[in-house]
Amino acid sequence: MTYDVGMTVIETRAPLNRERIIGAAVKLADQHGADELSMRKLGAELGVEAMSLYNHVANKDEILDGMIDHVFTTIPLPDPKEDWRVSVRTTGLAAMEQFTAHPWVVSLLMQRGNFGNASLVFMNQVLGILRAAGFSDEETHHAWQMLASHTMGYAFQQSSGSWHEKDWNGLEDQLSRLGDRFPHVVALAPLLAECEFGSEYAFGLEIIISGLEARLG
Amino acid sequence: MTYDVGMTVIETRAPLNRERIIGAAVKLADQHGADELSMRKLGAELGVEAMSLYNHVANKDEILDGMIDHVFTTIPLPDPKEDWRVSVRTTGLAAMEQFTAHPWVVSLLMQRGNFGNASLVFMNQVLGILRAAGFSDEETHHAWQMLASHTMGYAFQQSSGSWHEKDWNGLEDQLSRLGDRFPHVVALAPLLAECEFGSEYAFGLEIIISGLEARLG
DNA sequence: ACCTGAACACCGTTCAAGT
DNA sequence: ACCTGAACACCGTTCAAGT
Repeated sequence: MTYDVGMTVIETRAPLNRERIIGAAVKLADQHGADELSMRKLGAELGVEAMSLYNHVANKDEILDGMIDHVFTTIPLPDPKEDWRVSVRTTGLAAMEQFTAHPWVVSLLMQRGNFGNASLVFMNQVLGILRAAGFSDEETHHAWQMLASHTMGYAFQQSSGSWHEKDWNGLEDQLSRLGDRFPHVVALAPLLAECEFGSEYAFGLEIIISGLEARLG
Repeated sequence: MTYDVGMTVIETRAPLNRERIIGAAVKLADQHGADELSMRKLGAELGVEAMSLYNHVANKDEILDGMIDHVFTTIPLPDPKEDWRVSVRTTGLAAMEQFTAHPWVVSLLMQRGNFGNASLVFMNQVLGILRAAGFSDEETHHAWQMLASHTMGYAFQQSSGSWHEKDWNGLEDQLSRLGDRFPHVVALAPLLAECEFGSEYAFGLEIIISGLEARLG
């Protein structure tokens, strides 16, 4: 923050700490992608040399884990008093929303796993709701695995796809050149390019919820 | 190969080319993971300096794309004469098998996208089968998106999970310490740790196939 | 207690030089 | 035509030195 005191401007850097470092890392990743995140750039963002970060954080991996935890903290937990179908639907959509807002979190999860505190809190809550709904432990396991896969899968496709990116144009050229070899891909390319991943995800979520429901009871 | 000619051993290196480079890269990634793959190590594997690789390949990205293509080439294409449910099931399982055998391909797909020749051939074949089964273009799009998400999601979880890894022990300690905070996670941890991703995947695949079938006709 | 500069062992990639 | 060594601009991380 800066205070304007008379004619001089006194620059008062907030003291460096773990929280500020991870916040800045999230901001940088949101802006430029996780690949662009380096200790040197992160230091520069915080007005400090890269080496100073090591006073507050063991290494880069701790920062990455902190970023994952930060995102999971922002996903609202499902309400156990709701019907399980509502809880699962609401929570799935909320999770997808965060994965969309922070696309880098998907690849980070793959690199690092997701056993931070916030993701365990989240997982525990969802598992509790499924068990309370009457699913056996095996069924709960199946349901979790399937819901997680569907969610991660869509998030994955959303962040990996270049169907809806700039290089789509180059791809379109490529496809029309190879139209006779890939007629079905060419026919569906517009749908793939313009698709709303959010509603696509919701569509699949309903199929899964129905399928799980049928196996319950 | 080495020929033993009398008292001297003549070492005849096969000439370097794109195919040999990508083959060696796949081998290295299978053994040590994609993170360990560097131009210098790949060169060493081929008995050559890293810089030689650039005579046969534009850059590292071309190698990575080639590795993805290599894996997709090994997935058997579904037979259009089969019932679509059989085709989808068989192909999904075959794809999962390859993603399991080459876990690095999932993160590579996320980094690089998957619009190589082999993956377009694969995608085109699956889309054709869905359309021939009577799905509209919109429904085919939904179905593809959902099947791809489910498959990538399971592959993702399989390669990201440390539930079934060595560090599971450390996690178990952590969980039992925090057992009162995460009772549902602790209760299901054994199931998560010992689960067979293959059969988990198959379980979800059946739910999806049934769900799609219900929306057909 | 916190920050820094120099250094180390790695990257991908370029380029002039070798054969 | 293919391979090489030296070099460049980057990494994450260590460590002794500064305040």
